[in-house]
Amino acid sequence: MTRPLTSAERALGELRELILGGALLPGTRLGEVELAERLGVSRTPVREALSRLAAEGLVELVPNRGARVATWTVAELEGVFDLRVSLEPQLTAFAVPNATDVDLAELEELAHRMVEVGSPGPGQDLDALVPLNRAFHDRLVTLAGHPTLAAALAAAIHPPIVRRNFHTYDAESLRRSLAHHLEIVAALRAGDSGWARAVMTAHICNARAVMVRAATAVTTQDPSDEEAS
Amino acid sequence: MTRPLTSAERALGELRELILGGALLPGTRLGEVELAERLGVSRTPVREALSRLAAEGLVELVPNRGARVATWTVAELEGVFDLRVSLEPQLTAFAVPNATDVDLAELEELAHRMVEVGSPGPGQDLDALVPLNRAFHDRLVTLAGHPTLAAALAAAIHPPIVRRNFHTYDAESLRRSLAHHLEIVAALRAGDSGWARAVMTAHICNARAVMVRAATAVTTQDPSDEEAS
DNA sequence: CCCTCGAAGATTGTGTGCAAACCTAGGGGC
DNA sequence: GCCCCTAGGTTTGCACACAATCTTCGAGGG
Repeated sequence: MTRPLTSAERALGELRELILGGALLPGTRLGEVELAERLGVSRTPVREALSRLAAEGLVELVPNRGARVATWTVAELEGVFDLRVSLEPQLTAFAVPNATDVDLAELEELAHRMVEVGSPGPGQDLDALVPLNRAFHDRLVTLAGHPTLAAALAAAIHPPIVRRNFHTYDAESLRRSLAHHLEIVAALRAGDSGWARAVMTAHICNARAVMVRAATAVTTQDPSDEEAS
Repeated sequence: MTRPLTSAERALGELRELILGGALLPGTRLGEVELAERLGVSRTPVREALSRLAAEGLVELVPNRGARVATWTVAELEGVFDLRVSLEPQLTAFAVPNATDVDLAELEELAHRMVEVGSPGPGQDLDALVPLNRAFHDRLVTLAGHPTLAAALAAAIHPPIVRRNFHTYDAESLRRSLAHHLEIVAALRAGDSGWARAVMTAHICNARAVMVRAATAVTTQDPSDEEAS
């Protein structure tokens, strides 16, 4: 029973998808008329959408000079991981008492499928990991039943999510990451919130090491212009 | 050398001040034309300001039904304190290695003045505590040098900040709170991040106990209409 | 007496026009 | 040759007007 969305909401959703989906790279200029034509609406709802995306941190908005897709430095990326280390283990701990058998089975299913498509060999599909990983973490966050913490986490994670593919993982780190998911399920099953918290902390630190390494490599090797047509 | 602000920015700032200052109580309806006249601009910049305030969590925005000053339930208030417990002790720990003698002296000065104006007696002035307390915590957050964590904290704290007065503190809790500030300075001076983190955690838990008690008292005793002229 | 339906008023959503600010290219001065 | 300044085009900021939606209030039927 979904009420028909307003134009501004559609523009907001579409733009968010374009940015998060990688169709619009960081630094890309976002002209109002161009977006308006692309989305089939006037400039007004586009402006509203850009305002909101700016508040979300997905675009940078400079008065009289327009909008660009947000960029971030390596320091900011590390900052986001500090934040995740502060929040996600806590959320995981909150999830422990709430996990039903059904939840555990589905989380385990997700973790197993990630191992299947993530293990080296002919069936490896790193792109298929992204939605599975997202589903796993979302499920965990939902299970925590803590909207405020979840919102704070989502707000901070959104911007750099563009980079969230698994091609930057080396074999060792990837194996660790996949094992963490299974271990988190085990900790949930055991009802051990301390264990769950610890594994999640390790999981994020592992990801941080991978991402920071990849980011520094990119920014030091490839100082190319950040423009897209 | 401040570039002249746009109308939307002025509207944003003024509205934020009105809400945070308590001139507009939670639940107050925010008509676009009314605000436009009050601020001397047209509806367009007002709409943009409302959009941003909604993203900040200060106003609630329902399509086709307008904006109201954000309200929050006791559960949400507790959620905010969970978030503070996750972030502020960490920020305090980050501040430890960065604190210079000057910083320590100024923090101690603030803490002492809070004890002076906060102690029972003829000189007690609970309203004077608010800016001092804010200065103390801001100083600490700045010292941590971690914009991402600070932004996450600020975003979550903003909404319920309206309630941040010290009249709801009982004598015992107030004394604890003031002592915590001094103890945090001591921990910083000792360079003991674990100590600093622990005291900050206690500080926030103490505040949570006070606020939650006050909020439940209000909502259970006084189910009055949430309207303001 | 209560519920449902409908119309008038009020409020928000969106398109459009104009003024101001910004970016770029070209010419003149040092 | 380099820098500054100016003129043109482009883009954003804001106001206003109209369309769509919601709210309110009253009349009619059960």
